[in-house]
Amino acid sequence: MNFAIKALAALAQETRLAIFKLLVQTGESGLPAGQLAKQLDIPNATLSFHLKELVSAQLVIARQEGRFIYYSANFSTMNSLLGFLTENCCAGNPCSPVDIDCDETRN
Amino acid sequence: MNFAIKALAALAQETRLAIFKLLVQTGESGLPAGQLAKQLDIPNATLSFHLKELVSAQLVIARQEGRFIYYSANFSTMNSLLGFLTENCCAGNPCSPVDIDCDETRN
DNA sequence: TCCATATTTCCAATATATTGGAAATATGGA
DNA sequence: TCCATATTTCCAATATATTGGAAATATGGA
Repeated sequence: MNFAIKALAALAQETRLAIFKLLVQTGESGLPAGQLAKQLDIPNATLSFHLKELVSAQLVIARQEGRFIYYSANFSTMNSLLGFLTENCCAGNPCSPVDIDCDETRN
Repeated sequence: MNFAIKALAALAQETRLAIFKLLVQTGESGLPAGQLAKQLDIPNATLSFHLKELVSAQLVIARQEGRFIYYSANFSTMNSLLGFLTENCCAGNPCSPVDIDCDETRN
């Protein structure tokens, strides 16, 4: 299956989008599953299910560290997704500027 | 519901992504439902169902023209979606450049 | 008004996704 | 080895999405 469809489907769900958002804000280091469950108030089993989806879509990376499993956002996939969508938005015709400035601070 | 979740869900489906892609390539003028059905080889009822999803997600605009209903991509929503995803990708931390250049020709 | 064509709605069958409790598994430390 | 803790897997209930044929609706032209 198209990687983009998988990624879009992974993000098109409230709980998973919240997980991903939090992981993006957290940065490279990521968070252990328990932390995610606590901060987002999601039952363990449910969180585990959604994390599996995100990992399978390659939007999230899991790494074991002792008894904990740390999850972190995979920025590379996210950028590929943005690239894909941009092509599908702009391909063949002008489209208004998207205004991306990752280096600037946002409020 | 969050507009982004709706838009992501709308695009996270093979048939709908194909419809949207074709409409983007077609540009402002759009295509009548019959044309879409023929070009993508989708049964009328199925196409109608997916178009409804896309319109409801505001990714596609419908306009009646005589006996035909023309469907066209809504670039404005698509750009909002890209903006939303970019924020959620970059928010609070550096992320690699997304390389968007809508004005350039792509192959 | 009547017909042909475009498109949608209805509907029922089917497939896929989501939820969360309980049990299973894995790990580090004592 | 044994225990406590972290996390996943299992599973069954439930909700949502997808499919496409047939019938319904809408429109322009004769």
